[in-house]
Amino acid sequence: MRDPLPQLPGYSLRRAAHATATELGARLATLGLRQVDASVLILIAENADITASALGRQLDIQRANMVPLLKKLEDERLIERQPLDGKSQALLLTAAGRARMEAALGIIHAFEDELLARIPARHREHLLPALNALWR
Amino acid sequence: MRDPLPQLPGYSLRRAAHATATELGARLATLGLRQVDASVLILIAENADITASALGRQLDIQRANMVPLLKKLEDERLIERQPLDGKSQALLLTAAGRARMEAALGIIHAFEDELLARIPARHREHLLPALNALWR
DNA sequence: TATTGTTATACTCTATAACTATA
DNA sequence: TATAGTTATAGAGTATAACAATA
Repeated sequence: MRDPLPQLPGYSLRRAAHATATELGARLATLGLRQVDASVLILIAENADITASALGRQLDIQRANMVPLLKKLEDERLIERQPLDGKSQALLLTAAGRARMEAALGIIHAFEDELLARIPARHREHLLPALNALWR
Repeated sequence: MRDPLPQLPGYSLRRAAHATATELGARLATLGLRQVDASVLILIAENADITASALGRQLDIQRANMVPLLKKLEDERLIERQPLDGKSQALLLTAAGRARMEAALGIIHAFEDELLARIPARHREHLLPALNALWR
């Protein structure tokens, strides 16, 4: 079949992101986490007392959609909330949350290594800076 | 804020794909098309008499989800179907479909050029081969 | 037996608007 | 006046199962 689409960076970006997300998602599911859950746990670990709104801004997730996301993590006792003032609340990891986050990081780093290994050596180091130029 | 996520190729891939898809989607919407619609029109143009099933396999879209997609394009008189045998049907572009496809290609190529222009020159040519190594 | 086209459906993710309370 | 957290809801996209008809 003639298929010019893989010659288009935008299309290849779409397909590569979908394929890798499916793969990583399956591995993180063994921890009961989605990619976005792992991202949240990682950011809270690095930024103690961050608020839900600030987290949403950093991850490009709307406030309204943070609610069920954080509720799930709280229900599983992975995060806790503490009032900062009358309207804001600080997020922090529980011990279980930290353990889960570290397990997720292990899966993620192993996966990243595998991804990079698939790329021919001469292209490998260019992927991350090229990607980051597209959205940061 | 400390944010280690952009150092992860898998995460950057996700964010870059989302950002670029949003942007291209807005431009294609001026033609009444989504990215997937444009992909379908392009593939039919390059492969006359392709079937819906073959199209779905190439694009990684399930047969069941091709039904409403093709129905929309047929309702807009962009594609036509002709029976190949008792159970398969050939897809082909109408004149309007070809014109719409060419307009979409114009938008897409202009967008790809812009994307590549955002990438520092020394990384630019490596993006496509690196991406394709991740899913093809 | 495998494949094509189809229907119906469920689930996830995301977007939008609106509301209350507080800074 | 802007921001935080929340509720409710709608839409898009995708996944799954099942079916009839044909190769």
